Amino acid sequence: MRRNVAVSAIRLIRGRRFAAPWLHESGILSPPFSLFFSNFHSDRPSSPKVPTIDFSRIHALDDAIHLFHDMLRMRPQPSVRAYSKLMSVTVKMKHYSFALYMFDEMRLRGAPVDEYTMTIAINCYCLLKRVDFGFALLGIFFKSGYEPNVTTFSTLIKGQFLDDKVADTVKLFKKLLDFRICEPNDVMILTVIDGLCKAGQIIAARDLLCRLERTRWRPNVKAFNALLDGLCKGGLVDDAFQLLSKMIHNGISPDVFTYSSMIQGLCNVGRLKDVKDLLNEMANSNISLNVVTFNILIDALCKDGKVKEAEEVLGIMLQQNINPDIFIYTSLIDGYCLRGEINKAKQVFDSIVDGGLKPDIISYNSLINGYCKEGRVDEAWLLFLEVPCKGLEQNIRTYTTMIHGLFSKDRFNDGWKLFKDMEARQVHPDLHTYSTLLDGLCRNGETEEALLLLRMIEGKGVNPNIVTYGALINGLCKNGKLGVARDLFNQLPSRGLQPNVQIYTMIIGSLCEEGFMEEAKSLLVEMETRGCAPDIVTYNVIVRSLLKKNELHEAIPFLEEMPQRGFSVDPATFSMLIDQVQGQNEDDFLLKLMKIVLPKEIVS
DNA sequence: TTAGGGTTAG
Repeated sequence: MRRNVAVSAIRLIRGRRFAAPWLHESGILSPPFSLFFSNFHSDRPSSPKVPTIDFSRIHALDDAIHLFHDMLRMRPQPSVRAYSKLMSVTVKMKHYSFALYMFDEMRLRGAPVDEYTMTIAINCYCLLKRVDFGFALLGIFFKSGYEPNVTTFSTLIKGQFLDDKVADTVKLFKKLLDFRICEPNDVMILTVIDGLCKAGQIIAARDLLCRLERTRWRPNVKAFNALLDGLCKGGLVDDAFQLLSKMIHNGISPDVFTYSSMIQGLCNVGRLKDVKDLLNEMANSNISLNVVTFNILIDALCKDGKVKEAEEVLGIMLQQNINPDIFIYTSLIDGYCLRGEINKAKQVFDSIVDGGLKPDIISYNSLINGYCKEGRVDEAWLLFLEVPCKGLEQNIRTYTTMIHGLFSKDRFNDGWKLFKDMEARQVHPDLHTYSTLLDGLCRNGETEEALLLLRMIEGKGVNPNIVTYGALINGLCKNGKLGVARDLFNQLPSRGLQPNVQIYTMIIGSLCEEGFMEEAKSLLVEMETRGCAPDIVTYNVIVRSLLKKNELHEAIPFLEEMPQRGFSVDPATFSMLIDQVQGQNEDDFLLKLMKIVLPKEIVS
């Protein structure tokens, strides 16, 4: 019964989603045996000898296909180990459905299979996100007289996590323990802890790890690292610190992975002082930084606009004979782009090849984004066109960045043409793409179309986020549709979203411009009570909106409040102020204004 | 011979 399930599962997969081009036998065109076999020509043909197969010569799917068909024709048959090895080499090349095809053929032709080949097959189903077929294969296990072992179950657990079946996985793990079906080992424990963390169940992972600590299956450093990484990624850095002391207290020495996760977590929340302490701790424990740790530091500095310091860290890394990888180059490119130093970014991009590496699609995307941000859209476009010439494929981010760049220069037709091209190439738009398109429509004054697009996005089951709504609210305000913008703004809580400071600022600015001062003031209070403090932009926008209407006196209370909040008047607001003040004849008023706007030392 | 942590982008 179970066998039938498994066989039909395989047929189903073969017949449907993974229709394979290798289903023909290798014929006269296949390479000679000697390509893969090192001692095929035996001295004594009368006593057939199983040749040694050189798996290191398999570099592509074609090699595996030819070798497999050669192996099937061999007499005597190669060992089950040889077949397992070929399957696992194929899996490493990520050709899961071919590995499954081999397994299927082996069984049909009576080639040997054992628990290893079956576990590899299960792994393939798991990696193809068909853990259900993996479970179905357990039937073949029992039918063949084999018992699934701890590796088989670990594989299935990983498969369930990949398939988002978190609750089922917890049940399975508990069952394995309760019924003593197998002893969990380090890999299984790590798989469960890591899977729970990646599924966002960090507290459950921590509870499990604590419970396991009191058993004979004590988690090792890797399991602790997985949990610690989960805590850091979830922003729970202080809990991670507690866990770190606990593991040290329990005699588990942290390693470079432990510290890398901690440093990443601290960088994410801007606790650079603690990063320094940890780096000292690493030095004291004789734990060297690796290329990833360096990248975390370099990336954090670049994101903070401190590219010079990032270059210094790079220098230390080079002194330690660690070569930069593509991640480090990309961090530096982003860092320079963020500062608007696009030519420096291009220099870093060009130096990737000098480092013996090739730019990947992410480094292209970063540079394309940099050129677009600087308004140098034509240069971005040339890079965009270069991508396929380098054997790479433009992905959703490449397209969205480029479309955004074109829209920002009001090249709406080109942007839409590119969007159509993207769809034709089966690159599927995501929320960022939709937000970009919405923003583009609004910039072009097509707010009706933007609202239609929003409905279409919602209809597709994609949940617009606050950025999407922000683009639309901004567009509506700028196109004089404050009423519609406010309706949308008021609907945000019912859609599970809280307006951010930018959205409040847009609405408040528009209310000021339209003369709804009381409403603007009450929204200003509201945002503060909701824990969304107005910022320097909010105040500048309010002042400018009032100045646009020549309401200088209305603006004064806001101008007076700005220094108290540590905000200054930005250049655009300042020049508007100067224009308005020229018409005033009241000396006292002017002095008052100067006291607000200019630094104290200049006024005195 | 099977299963195993961390880093990149609007």
